[in-house]
Amino acid sequence: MLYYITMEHKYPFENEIRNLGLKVTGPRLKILSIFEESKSRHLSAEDVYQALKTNSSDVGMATIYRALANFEKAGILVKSTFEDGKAVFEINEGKHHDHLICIECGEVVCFVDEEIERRQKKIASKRGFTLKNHSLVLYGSCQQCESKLGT
Amino acid sequence: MLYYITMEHKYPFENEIRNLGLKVTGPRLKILSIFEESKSRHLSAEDVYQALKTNSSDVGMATIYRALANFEKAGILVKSTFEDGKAVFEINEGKHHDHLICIECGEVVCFVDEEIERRQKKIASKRGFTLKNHSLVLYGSCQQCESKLGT
DNA sequence: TTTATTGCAAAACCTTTGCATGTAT
DNA sequence: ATACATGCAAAGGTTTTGCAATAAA
Repeated sequence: MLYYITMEHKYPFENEIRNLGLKVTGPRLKILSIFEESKSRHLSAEDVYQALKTNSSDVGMATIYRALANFEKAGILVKSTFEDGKAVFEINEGKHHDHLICIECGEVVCFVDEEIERRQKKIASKRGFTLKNHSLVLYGSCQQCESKLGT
Repeated sequence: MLYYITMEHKYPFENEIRNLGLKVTGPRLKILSIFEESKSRHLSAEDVYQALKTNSSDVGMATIYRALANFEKAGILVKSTFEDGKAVFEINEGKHHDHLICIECGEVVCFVDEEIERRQKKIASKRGFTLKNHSLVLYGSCQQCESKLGT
């Protein structure tokens, strides 16, 4: 791989990867670039796989799963598991948020509610728990889908 | 199956099953009785399978999954999917609640917070969504596990 | 050169389904 | 008698792993 010699800043995550003590490889750069270029913020392993295939830059599924797991551990990506059992990943922008999902069309909207965050901490500590993490997902139907349903 | 003739009220869910238009069968009664007798409120399909095996009342996994799905659809059980991808079921006591889980020992605590419930509705409607459902799980470590970790 | 990474195929998981057998009604 | 339920084994879908080939450092 010569990218890092000939075009130092083509790949924005190059330094991040290197800082993780991981080698800067084609598959890793490609996977991250999919997240940057994709219209949908939330991608499953399969989504990444298909996007790369479309790009005619095939990467094996095993590599994708391994890369996603690495990037998550390193904090470059954040993983969420929805009720269908599938995991989706998104770029970690540092701001924590939760998700609102349309059960009809799959649209995903992010939100943050400070009051909910506060109350979660309170609930945990009242029960003697040290809160490490949480998962809040709202399921409903978006305006469009709701009106279609009514028809 | 003679239970319903000879011992009408041995199985408390007999009527519920019948009211669903389902046949009152041994496996169905046994599965529900596991939920009643079990110390842990939340059981996975595997948990039920093992409990029945211990009881020397073996029931096939397929039957368990089918029964759990039926009971959920009918509102006798409530299903939750945690981040490990496993689904757990619990008896539906009518009161909605969320879960607080110890990531060390697996302890599950139920809670309800009306303010969080209200804000969820608000968040959804502000974005044009009709809220159907939600999943809130807090992950942390309980007092005991936290102090063990410190050691 | 040395060590990490990839890709493939196989396995691991949890869950669902087809089908012949068995059971409730 | 009839329709429904069961059990087994096979298949589904997602994710993980072993291992030989390959690429980064």
